[in-house]
Amino acid sequence: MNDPRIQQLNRKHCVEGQYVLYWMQQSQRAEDNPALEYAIRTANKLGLPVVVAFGLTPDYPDANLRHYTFMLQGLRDVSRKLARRRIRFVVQHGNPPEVALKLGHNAAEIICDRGYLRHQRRWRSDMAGEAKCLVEQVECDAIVPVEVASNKRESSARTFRPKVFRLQHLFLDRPPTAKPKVSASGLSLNCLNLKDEDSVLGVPILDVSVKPVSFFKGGTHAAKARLSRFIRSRLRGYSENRNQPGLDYLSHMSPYLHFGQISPAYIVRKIRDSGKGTQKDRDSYLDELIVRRELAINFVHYADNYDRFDGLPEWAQSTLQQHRRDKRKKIYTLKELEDARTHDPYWNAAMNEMKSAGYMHNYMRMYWGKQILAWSLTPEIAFKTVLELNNKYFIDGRDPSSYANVGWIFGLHDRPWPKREIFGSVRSMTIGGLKRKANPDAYVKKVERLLRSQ
DNA sequence: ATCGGCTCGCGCAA
DNA sequence: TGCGCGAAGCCGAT
Repeated sequence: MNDPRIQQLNRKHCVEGQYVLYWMQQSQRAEDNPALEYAIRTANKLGLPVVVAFGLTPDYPDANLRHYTFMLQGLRDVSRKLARRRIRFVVQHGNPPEVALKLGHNAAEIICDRGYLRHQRRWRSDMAGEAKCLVEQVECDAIVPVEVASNKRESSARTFRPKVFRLQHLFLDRPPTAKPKVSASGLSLNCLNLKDEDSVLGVPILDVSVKPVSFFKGGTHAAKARLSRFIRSRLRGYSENRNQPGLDYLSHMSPYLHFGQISPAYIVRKIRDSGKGTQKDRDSYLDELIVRRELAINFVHYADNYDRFDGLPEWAQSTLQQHRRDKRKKIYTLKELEDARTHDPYWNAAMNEMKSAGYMHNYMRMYWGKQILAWSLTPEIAFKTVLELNNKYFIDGRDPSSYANVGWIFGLHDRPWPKREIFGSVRSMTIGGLKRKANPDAYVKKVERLLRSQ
């Protein structure tokens, strides 16, 4: 049986080479990584060593020092873990597909992992087109490979849920580990010294406008520790409390998932087998991890314009257009928003949490975005503002989930609701609703504590 | 505190 | 063709 997670990206063959190359880019982890284990098995079959390579580009779209610092912490974990397994790891500065091609020049075969955003797809197809040897891609990011789950853009979680739920069981097992049979120690390959932060990140064009955060430490080790803590103390009551922004019923897995530092299948197994919380708690968490996360992947995969206003559903675009001239009570500039200087203390707290933690409580993300729609001159400007702030400050920004979450503010994967000013039939959220359903004053206190501790 | 109405497109049953 | 239903909506009536 062919594994649908493995795809050939070109029609070339294995060639004479010194090693099998695993070009690691999206899934930055040395365990629970199907591409890595597949590369080792392939190398063993060919009687060759395996080399793992990572291309570090200083101008990754929308990335700044906050993201790079988190990523570097994770790469150090990868480096340690691979060294313990006696697998060669090479990190080089450069455009990732070019790094892969350069190292791939001496490879018998290239294996890569999978990413869904426009540039990630282009990187892989460019590389596969130019490589002299066979290139195979292994799904390590989605649990159910995107085209196996559905062959089209899904309109909502309701239509996607049964499809992904039916198939997930086929893809949840831990990938069998393999031991490399041939050592790569004789190969002479340049590698950045990951311990030397200045030489790795001190590249002039790297955007240093946003500071690293202390709230999150990157890497597989930190991710697993955080997950255990969540399961131990916050899974029970999750379903009831997750929309209370003053509380901390969150797993905080999304930054780690964004960089591939933890495997989604690993999280599913841990939650499922934990015996903690009620069935409802576990189901509600897994619905977010599996259905919502993979619906976002479905969206960016099938909608070429996933990062634009015209990628929204027709009904949402037209209702927002019909209300584009509605009177706004307030209109804030990007600068005023970014400085958290609005009349709304709850909104300001959310903006401050975003800036200093690199994170925002899920419920507040919705409220925060809906208010930007209400306070912008046009829905298109609001869309740009929400996306820009999202990608600049969130460690988990620039992810398929970011684009789906931003879209949701403007009606994506949602249904119409009674017409209101500005929003039309897009779902609105108000300060009254926030006070009614949540305890925003507790949230403001939480953020104040966070700011003091910085 | 809880309930119904608001509104559109999808997928399924008929 | 009809019908039920949907990630966290709002508001006003009871």
